[in-house]
Parts: sequence; C-alpha cells; structure tokens
Amino acid sequence: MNPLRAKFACYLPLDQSDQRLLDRLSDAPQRRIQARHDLIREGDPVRWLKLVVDGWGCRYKVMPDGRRQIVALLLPGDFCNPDALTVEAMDHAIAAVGDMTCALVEPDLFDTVTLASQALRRALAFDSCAMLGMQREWTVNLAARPARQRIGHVLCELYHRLDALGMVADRTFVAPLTQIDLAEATGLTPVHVNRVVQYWRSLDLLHWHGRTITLPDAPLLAQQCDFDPLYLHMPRFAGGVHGGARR
Amino acid sequence: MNPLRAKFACYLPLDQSDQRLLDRLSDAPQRRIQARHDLIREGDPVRWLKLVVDGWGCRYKVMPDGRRQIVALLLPGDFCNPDALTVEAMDHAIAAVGDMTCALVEPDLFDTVTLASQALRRALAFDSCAMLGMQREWTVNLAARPARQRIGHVLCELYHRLDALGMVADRTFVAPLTQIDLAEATGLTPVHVNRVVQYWRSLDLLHWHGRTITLPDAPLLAQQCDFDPLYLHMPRFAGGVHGGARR
DNA sequence: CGAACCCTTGACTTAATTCAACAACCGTGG
DNA sequence: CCACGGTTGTTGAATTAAGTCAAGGGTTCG
Repeated sequence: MNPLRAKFACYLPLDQSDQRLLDRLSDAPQRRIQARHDLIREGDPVRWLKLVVDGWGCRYKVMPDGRRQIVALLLPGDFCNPDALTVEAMDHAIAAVGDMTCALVEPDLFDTVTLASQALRRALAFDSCAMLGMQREWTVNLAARPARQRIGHVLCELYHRLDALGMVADRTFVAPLTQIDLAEATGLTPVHVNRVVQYWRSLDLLHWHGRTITLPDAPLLAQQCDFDPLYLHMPRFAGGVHGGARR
Repeated sequence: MNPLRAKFACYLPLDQSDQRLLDRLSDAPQRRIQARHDLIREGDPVRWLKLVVDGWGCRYKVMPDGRRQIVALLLPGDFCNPDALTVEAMDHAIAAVGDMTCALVEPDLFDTVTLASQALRRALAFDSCAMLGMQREWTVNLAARPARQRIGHVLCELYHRLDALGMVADRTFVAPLTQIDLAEATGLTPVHVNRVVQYWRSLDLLHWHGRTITLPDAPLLAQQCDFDPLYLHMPRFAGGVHGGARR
C-alpha cells in the first residue's frame, strides 16, 4: 500500500483520481540510500523534491564538536524537503536511518499533481501543519520533559504515525533504529537511553528486541509520557490517546 | 515602518504594489492584549489570521505540572496562526510577552492579497520556511547546547530578527522580556538563567538593564554560541555571522 | 573466526535544579 | 509623600538527573 496515500487519507477523504495522482509521485525515479549515509547535506542546493517511500530517514544538524542532533524522523510518505521550491540552500542535512529508498520528484510533476486537485492541496497543507506541529512538540519534549518521558514520547509518536500508515500490527512495528539513534534524537547519551529503555521494559510497557518494537499498552505509556496526538492533526486521533492507540 | 514590509523585503525585493498589499494586512482591525494574557488557547478553533503588529508574543504549551514551555517568540510582522485556514484546532497557545497588538485578518482578505501577487506568495513561502527553520534550530538549541550557549543563541536570534525589522540601533534593542520568560523559552530555571546572564555580562558580551538589551559584540557572541543565521533564510545574512550582525 | 558494532553494567563527576532568603523595583493607594 | 504588596532579580548551600569513563558481553557479517 502506498504510504503517501495512507497518510493523506488520514487528513481527509480522497477519491480515486486523487489517489492515482499520489501514486504518480511515489512512482517517480527512485534512489536507494544506505544506512547512516546522507541523502542531502546542509548547505546543498535543492533541485528535486524527495519523498521517502521505504525505510526511515532523519533530519539532523551537526554540532561544532562533531555530535549530531536529530531534529525529526522521516517515515514512509514523508517529504524530505517540502521547501525545495522556495529555498536555495538546506539549513540541515538528511540521512538514512537503516536503508531507505526515496522517490525523486521533479518540480514540474509536483506542480502538475497539486494543480490537478483541490483535495490534495488541502491534504498537503494539513501535512505541513502536522510537520510544524511535530517540530514544536519535539521542542517541548527536549526542553521540558525528563529522560523517561522524553523517550517514551518519541516511541508513542512513532507508534501513532506508523499506525496511520497501517504499519503497526499486533501492537508491534519494525524500526530500523538503534539506541544510539534514539540518543541522538532525544539529546541524551546512549548509556542513559539504555537505562531508560530498561526502565520501560521493567514496567512491561516496552518490548524492544533487535528491529522489533512492541508497546504492549500504548495508551498507558502515552498517559505516563504526557503524549497527546492532537498535534499530528489526524482526525482519527482527535479523541485523545484512547481513540487511535489500540488496534 | 510596517514590520511586515521590512521582513518580507529581506526575503526578496518587493515593488510598491506589493507593499501596499501588505499594508492592507497590517491595517486590518486591531486588538490589544495585555502582558502575559492569552491571544489564542490550545484547542481553540481558529477563525481569523492574526498578525503581530506591535510588541512581542510567544507560542507555548503547558506541561501537566503547570509549567509552561515557550516554543517560539513572535515579533512584529510574524503571523500567529498561519495554519488558520487548514487546521481546525490549535495544538498550542499564544500569549503576549509584554503588551502586544495584533491585526485580525479575515481569511477573504488574506486570499485576496495572496492571489494578487506572485512575489508575495513567494515571500510567504520563504516566511514559512524560516518559521520551520527556526523551530528546528530551537529543537537543537534546547536538546544539544549547554545553558550558556542556549541563552546566548536565543539572544543572537532575537538580535538578527529585530535587525531585519530595523529595530536594532546602536547594537541595542528593546525587549519586553523577563528572565523568567527567557527561562520558559530555554527550558531552564529562572535562577540558572540569572547566573548565565551574569556570566555573559562578566565577559562584556551582554548588557541587559530593564527592557534594554545590548549585544556589544554580536559576532563574537554568535561565534561562542554556535549561532549561524543561515536558518533564517534571509539573503542579507547569507554570508554568515559577519555579514549582517553589525549596524 | 575475527572485527565491527551495538547493548549493558558500574563507579564517579558535573551541570543544572531545588529550596530558601533577601534586595531592588514597580505602580497603587492612603 | 511614603507605605505597601507584588513581581523580578540576585545570592548561597544542598540535591539530583544525566553525563563521563571504562570495561565486558552479545550479534551480525564478511
């Protein structure tokens, strides 16, 4: 199932012609990026609009001491550089987390698709509101929550976003994510992330073995981590945690 | 001078008709908000597009324990809710920092203005890229920088943004900001903010008395705080810190 | 079968918080 | 005019969440 379709359908209903238009984006020429390699570097000029079709990516900035700080996780159906058409240089870099494949959409094709459907323009507007909302939520998460909640919150967000894509089954999803990646995303040390992961395991609110992550009781975890999916701006999660967290 | 004009002119050149169109936005009916009072609350439905015309505002979320976390500072010329037209409920609140006046723009007027000029549509796109860029930079600032740099970075950002509005004179700007506000914006305690402020004062890189803030050597402060204005996406700052930091 | 890479654990250090008290400043009203 | 209460700014001492350093164990993959 095309993840872009799945996500956009969470914002508003799409008819068949809209869905075919979205498929034209995903069917653009693809490029495969190896785990931990860069798709776009900071300062790069941006030509094509890039769309994650498989695997995960991340936005990050490198600190003067060489550490890298992940500021967003990109899942299938997410645009890497929605500002491709306006801005001349990237203010951050994008890398693959695990192996990733992207579609390279020419600006002309993108314009054609958006001009063709009012509904898609609206869905795109929703999507960019959701991006902004996530970035704000990450800001408060990193600024104001202690490590346990900070990590739990990221896991809850991933759970919900993947659920919207139909990629959560039996409370479980596959994550090409190491504890080191999670440390870079939460501004914590890998060893502290490890301790926190064990804390959530000890409460039986997290199973994480290899690439497989299970949240046995997502609503409870969400409650303990102050997670409220409102900021994702998907009507299916509008009722709060208890609406969409279960399958 | 209309701050919206000043800011948009930093993104790209605007002709006189564009500027008159922007004035129509600022000249919309205005509303005055007292210091520390809310303009918009979390969960509110959004009708009008609100634009800061005088004073400062902030976006914030409240934590379960009652603390509030500021996630963005709004200066004159900033839109409070650019997503007014697509999203049904605010995912965060907006309050005044010091007294603030806003213009209330009807959606119809906004559409009229944007439909009338290609240049303004482009400037608006730039502005929203800059908003996103700032939110990402705040994320890394709060996640990955120690308190001294974190606070210095916010001060540098304010300096540059106000400079773009023509509101910095003699390396000095007027800020309706308390150390408590700054603490809420940086995820630190007021007492720690105070200690850090004194640290920068002791290096003579910051004068802050009452509502008046002076950065005697902004380029040096920027360098020490890892501040690079690239993310503001204003060509005048493109050359790095040393291009636009002086007056 | 060895070499990365990732996960895990323990002991010690540190940046920032907490708590508490006090000084300076403000507009307000007696 | 000064007294007043409330907010902001300042300082010190004790505490804590998270970082640092260091070492060992487990996978996976060439």
